[in-house]
Order: sequence, then structure tokens, then C-alpha cells
Amino acid sequence: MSTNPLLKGSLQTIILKLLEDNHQMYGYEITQKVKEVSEGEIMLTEGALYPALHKLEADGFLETFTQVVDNRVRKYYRLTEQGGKEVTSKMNEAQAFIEQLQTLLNLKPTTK
Amino acid sequence: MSTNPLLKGSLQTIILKLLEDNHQMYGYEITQKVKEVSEGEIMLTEGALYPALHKLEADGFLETFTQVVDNRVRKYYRLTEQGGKEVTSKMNEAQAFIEQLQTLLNLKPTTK
DNA sequence: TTATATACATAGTTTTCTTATGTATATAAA
DNA sequence: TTTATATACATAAGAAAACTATGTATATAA
Repeated sequence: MSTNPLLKGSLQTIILKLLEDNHQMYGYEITQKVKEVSEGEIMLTEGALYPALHKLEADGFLETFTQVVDNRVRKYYRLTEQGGKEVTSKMNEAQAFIEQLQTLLNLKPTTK
Repeated sequence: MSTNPLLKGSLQTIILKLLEDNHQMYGYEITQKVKEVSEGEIMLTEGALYPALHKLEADGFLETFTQVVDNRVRKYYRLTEQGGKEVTSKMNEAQAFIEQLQTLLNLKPTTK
């Protein structure tokens, strides 16, 4: 099982990337998608997800609309224009982060 | 410049790995080594480093001894036996973490 | 004498995540 | 019928990790 600290600061990036690839998603759907893609290893709990979504919305990266399906309310999230730019930025950051970590942990052959 | 959250929870792993590769190091030396290996991108600040070292020592993964060089005290850290096992465990964790992140962010070709 | 480098350390604050809890509906199982 | 599980949202309390700021002290270069 993954040592939580839920992907160590990468949650926002994961959410933004999922929304870039899927155009619109609701919270519960995101938790299931993460579970599916990670083959059950990563359980995105509500206590982590919803505050993160609310923050991204407050920061202007996401916009929302609600829809009722089977008498249950779904709150859909979509990238704003600013959010679209943010995905690119965060993805570059993530790529750089992974490379730095691999270098520091000697998980990559030295380039020189 | 790297968006700090200092390698997002990987600081302990980095320290342990450096100590595995170098047998013994003192705090300041670790900051310089990280700076060097990351080509100046990662500045490990004292506020992050020293508490991390103290915690690793309290957890029984590191042992210390001091030495005076040029009238300045250096506090050297070395892996304990338990620390040696911890490095292996943390490295596996880091490898899994990187793979999960790459999968979730679509930074790797799909395996199926 | 002032700034920078070396070398340690802690305090206060913020961010992020965890666990726990709460509301509510639908459906499958006992 | 009642209970558990799944779907769907949300917040509150607490812990962990990192940041910024500050403090002590010596050596050296400007």
C-alpha cells in the first residue's frame, strides 16, 4: 500500500491533469479514476480531495456546475482558461521534480 | 527555481541515501552536496534539514559524533544498522511513488 | 568593518494530508 | 425490514513536513 502523504504535494497537479484529459469530472468520479489508474494503490479520500478542489476553484483554475442524477447532486469541475495554463506549468514542475528526485536518489545513470 | 515544498516528503529518503553512499556526513556538507548534485536548483535550508536529521536520529536510523575542524564544531551523522534497512525500504517506496506519479500524470507510455 | 561562508539550532507559521464525522439517496444483502 | 455498501457532497480537528525568520559563533575575503 502506498505510504500516503497522498502523493506528497502532487494532488493539485493530478486533479488538473485529469480535468485536462477528461474535460469535466465530479469529485467522486475523480476518486474512482485515481483508484482505477493506480490499480487500487492510491485511495484519494474526501478529506484530501474536496478541500483541494475548493482551493483550485478559489484560485480561479476550476469552475463548477451541478447536475442531478438519480436524485443525487453531482458537482462537476472544469478547467478555466487560467487553469489550462496552470496544468502546463504544474506538469513541467512535476517533470522537473521527478528528475531531480531520481538524480538525488541515484535512480538514473549520471549524465556526465 | 524549484518550487520547494522541499522535494515533497522525500527529504528523509534523500538524507538516508546520501549517508549510505558517503558513510558519514555533517549537516552543512549535506546541504552543499544536494546543491551540487541538483546543479543549484535545490537549496536545502537549515529549517528543513536539522529537524529532519534530529528526527532520523531519534528514530534510531542515524548516530552522531562531533569533531572540531578550524575551531568550528561539525556534527557527523552515520547510518545505524536499522538505518541501513530503512534506506532500502525508503528507496523502494520512492521508486513506487515515482512510478505512480508518472502513471497518474500520463508521463509514461501505458503498459497495456 | 562589513559581507560571505561555514556550522549548528530552534521558534512560529503555513500547507497538506489524515482521520473522524456529518448529511443524504440508492441498492444489494441478510 | 434492516443493515451494509456504494454513491455524493462537505467540514473539523489534529499531525507532519516544510518555510521563513532568527539566534549563536568562527573564519576569511572585500
